[in-house]
Amino acid sequence: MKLAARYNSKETEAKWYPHWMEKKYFASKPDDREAFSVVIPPPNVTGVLHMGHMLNNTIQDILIRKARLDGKNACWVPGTDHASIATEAKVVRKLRAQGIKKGDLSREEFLKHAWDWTDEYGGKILLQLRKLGASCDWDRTAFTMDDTRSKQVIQVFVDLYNKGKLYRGLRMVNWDPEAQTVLSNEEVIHGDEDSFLYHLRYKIDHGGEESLELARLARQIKQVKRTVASYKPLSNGRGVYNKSTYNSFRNQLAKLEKEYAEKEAAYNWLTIATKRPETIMGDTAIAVHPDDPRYAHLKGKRAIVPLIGRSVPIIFDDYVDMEFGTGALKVTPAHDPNDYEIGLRHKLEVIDTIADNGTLNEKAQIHIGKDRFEARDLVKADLEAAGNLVRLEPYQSSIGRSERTGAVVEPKLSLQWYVDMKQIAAPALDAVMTDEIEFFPKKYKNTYRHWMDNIRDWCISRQLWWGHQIPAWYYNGEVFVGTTAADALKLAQEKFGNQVTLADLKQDEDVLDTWFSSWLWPFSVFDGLEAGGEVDYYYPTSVLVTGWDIIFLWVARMAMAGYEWKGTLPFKHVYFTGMVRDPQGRKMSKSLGNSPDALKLIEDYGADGVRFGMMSCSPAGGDLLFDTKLCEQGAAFSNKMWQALRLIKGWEISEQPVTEDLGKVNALAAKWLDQRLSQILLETDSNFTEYRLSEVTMDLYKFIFGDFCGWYLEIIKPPYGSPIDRASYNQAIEFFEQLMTMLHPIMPFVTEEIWHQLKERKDGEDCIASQYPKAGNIDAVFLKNFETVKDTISKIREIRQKNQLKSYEPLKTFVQASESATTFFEIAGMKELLQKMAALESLTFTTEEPANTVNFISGTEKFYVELNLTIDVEAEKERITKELEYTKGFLISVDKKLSNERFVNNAPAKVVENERNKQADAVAKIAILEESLTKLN
RNA sequence: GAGAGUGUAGCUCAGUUGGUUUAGAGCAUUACCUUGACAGGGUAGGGGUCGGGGGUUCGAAUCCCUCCACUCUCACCA
Repeated sequence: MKLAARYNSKETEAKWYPHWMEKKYFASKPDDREAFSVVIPPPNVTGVLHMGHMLNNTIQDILIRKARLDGKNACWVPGTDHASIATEAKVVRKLRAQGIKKGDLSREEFLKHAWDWTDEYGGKILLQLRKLGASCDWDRTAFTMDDTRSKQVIQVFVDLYNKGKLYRGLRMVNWDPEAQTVLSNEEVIHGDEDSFLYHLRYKIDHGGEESLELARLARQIKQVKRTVASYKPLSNGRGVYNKSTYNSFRNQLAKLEKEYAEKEAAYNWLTIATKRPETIMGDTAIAVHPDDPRYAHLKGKRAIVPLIGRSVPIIFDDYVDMEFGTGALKVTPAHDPNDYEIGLRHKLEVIDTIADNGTLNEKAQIHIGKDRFEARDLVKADLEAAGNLVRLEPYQSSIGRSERTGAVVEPKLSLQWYVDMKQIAAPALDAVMTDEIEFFPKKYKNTYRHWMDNIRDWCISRQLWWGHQIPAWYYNGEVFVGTTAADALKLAQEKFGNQVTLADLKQDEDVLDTWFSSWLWPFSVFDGLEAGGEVDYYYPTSVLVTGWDIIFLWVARMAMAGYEWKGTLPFKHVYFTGMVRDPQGRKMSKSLGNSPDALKLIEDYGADGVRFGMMSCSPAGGDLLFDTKLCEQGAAFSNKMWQALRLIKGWEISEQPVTEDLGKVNALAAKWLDQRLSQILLETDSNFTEYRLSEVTMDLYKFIFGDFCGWYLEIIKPPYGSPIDRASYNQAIEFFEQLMTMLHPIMPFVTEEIWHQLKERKDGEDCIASQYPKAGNIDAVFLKNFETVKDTISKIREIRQKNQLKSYEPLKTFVQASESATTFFEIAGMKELLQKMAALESLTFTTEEPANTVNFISGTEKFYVELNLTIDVEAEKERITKELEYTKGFLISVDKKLSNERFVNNAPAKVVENERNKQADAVAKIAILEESLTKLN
């Protein structure tokens, strides 16, 4: 069978995924092997695959495939979450486009639409993951709102409530007026935005009491005014008119009027600064600092809220910052968390002037029904007209927006359900601090601890319909929590008697936060809230792979849930991936349009190419600057391996050893590659342990490209038109096979294809189900010798290039006779290998310097290359001098160490010995170089 | 404001408890080669006083101090 000239990723990928599925390689059932389980971070059920998913899931697939090759029982559970806010928003938008308002529908009708939507778009993302090669156990696909998961969510709520770790409370919450629901702190994104600080003056209410000083000034002004008037020139032009006297009275009057204005302002007005003038209608106090001398005289006074004329107390509270703004603060307890606290301290009235949809309500008295931002402009204009707007100061401040809808979050006072986090956080914190749960990279431990130390209660109710409806029923002002309405009824009857019926109970309208389902994921996917069954085998899961951006939203909460219900950790390792960024380091975003289409990438470069591209630039936990060029490199790599396959498969095989020399060369090459393979396996092993996957990827890339294709195959490649012996051929196939298994986790498709092309395979023999090779012993001396011969080959090639000789033109070479040279070339096949790879006509031992040669040193051996052209003596001298200088400098640094007694005494013997070897080598090398130089002179 | 992290070649990054050459890789770049697996190739080369300064040590990219630059997280003063 003839192999295609180029590797075709599309054909291959279309072939192998269905094959793996058919063979059920992804499916896992508990058995006596060690379990390796991973749960997918559930994407939104209606989401589409983006770069973040690709990175995250490629990593999980690599870990799962590696575990499978290591003989573990690998189980990767896929699934999606219902994404309460996002999905409901999408459904509402779709209905609106059809002219249907959510408010016109019953809860049941709306949910019907939502499920239709979910069925239509749901799970698309999971199909896209298959394109990437994700080897999930699809039979286990879970959804946060399916029956199994829902049952556990409800049970957990009831359990927490009964344990007193869940409560309903009135709090200032983050309200999203667009989605019309509350958000947890973690769902609010803060960012600096330009706005204004409005300086507004409030009239002070003195309760009719007059200022004596002002009254005195007023009288004075009146008097002076009269005087000024009397000094007016007479109309007939003959009256008394002393200009200088007149002017002095005029000045006096101006001064008095100014003084009056100032005193009057200070006495009658108080200026505050605010970002939100539209909330003044909810003001119930003005606060100043108790130690502020500017306002000390206002004790016990009241102020009048502009536009609506409400009289509010002027209060004194430490919270106020004297330095900021005017040092006076309007207090609006309904619309600011800090103001609410002040309100509690001073028993202030709470006047909520903003409706759930962000418009002003009737309590605002003015501009009712106008949106809060429109109202801001209207109120500003009103204040300006009324003379209350003193100044407008440009100001940058942090604004919180909803993560899902982008709407500016409105602080709002409301009754919500909370999890008492302090009661459940402790074991989850300890686990991470003691590395029972290990974070990769470690630095996230700090972030985690900081959040856990300052943990706040978790608001879990959402004013939505799409989600798990809260299992709480109300009757007669009391709440009854149970898994079913019947349970709740029983509780109600215990309290109020049997006359209470199901119809009397009213279930809480709200649903639970989506994260309240996902925090159970590591065991809920195994239906494992209760012990027994599969959960005992798969839980705790082996590793969680996720982005650091959801460390609080998800990771920390899963840890808490794990300890709360399973009594132990949910995962042993957490590997945090970085964010995918564009080559300029910017976040991928829809608005920037810098996010490549994930499926298009797979289309263009193949899943293997994309996987390689993502992994090669993905430092453990660091952000990755994604460039499609890397995928190109991945695709090229697939082709490179394909070409190597074509090479080997193109060889004619001889059942007889071809020549003795070639047999020795091939055996030597095989021994070397085997040793190198062991080295790579050891490195790869430790890199996998530390999740340094980009290093695993690059090590294999370099090894296959360089050592395998560049050296090994070139060495064993038979001369043009000649066959290769059977043993060497089989050996090459075996190496190739091992390499495919090693690379399989990273590039599953191309490796599976080549693995099958290498040999005839029986049914059930597949790369995905093969065994990961194990490292053998490493002979360091041998490897060093092989490096020397490679170095010699390179140096001869360099000489060819410098002297413009063809790479295949045979050269006569000599090696300086020495004991070490003899030993070196006694290694079977070494001489023949050198001759073949450097295209030598001859290699002869010599004691004299042969005529017409240039020389070089490799290791400690001196080589001569005969050139049939005049040697540029000056150039040679320069080259040797340069090398001599370097070696001398090197020797000096080594000598320095060795002549230092403290080094010799304190450093480990191994280090000292190594330095002595370096010294000896350098001395020998210098001698050789100097000799050459002398001869040239 | 509090905390954390980063700074090594043109770019992206390794450098695994301080000692394997006077610091490595990939990409990019330069020169040359290339009818025989592969131009998505081969061979060879150039390129870094490891952010600056100081200290500890026989020895520092690595540990400590300090300064500079950038990034992130949390909390926010109206």
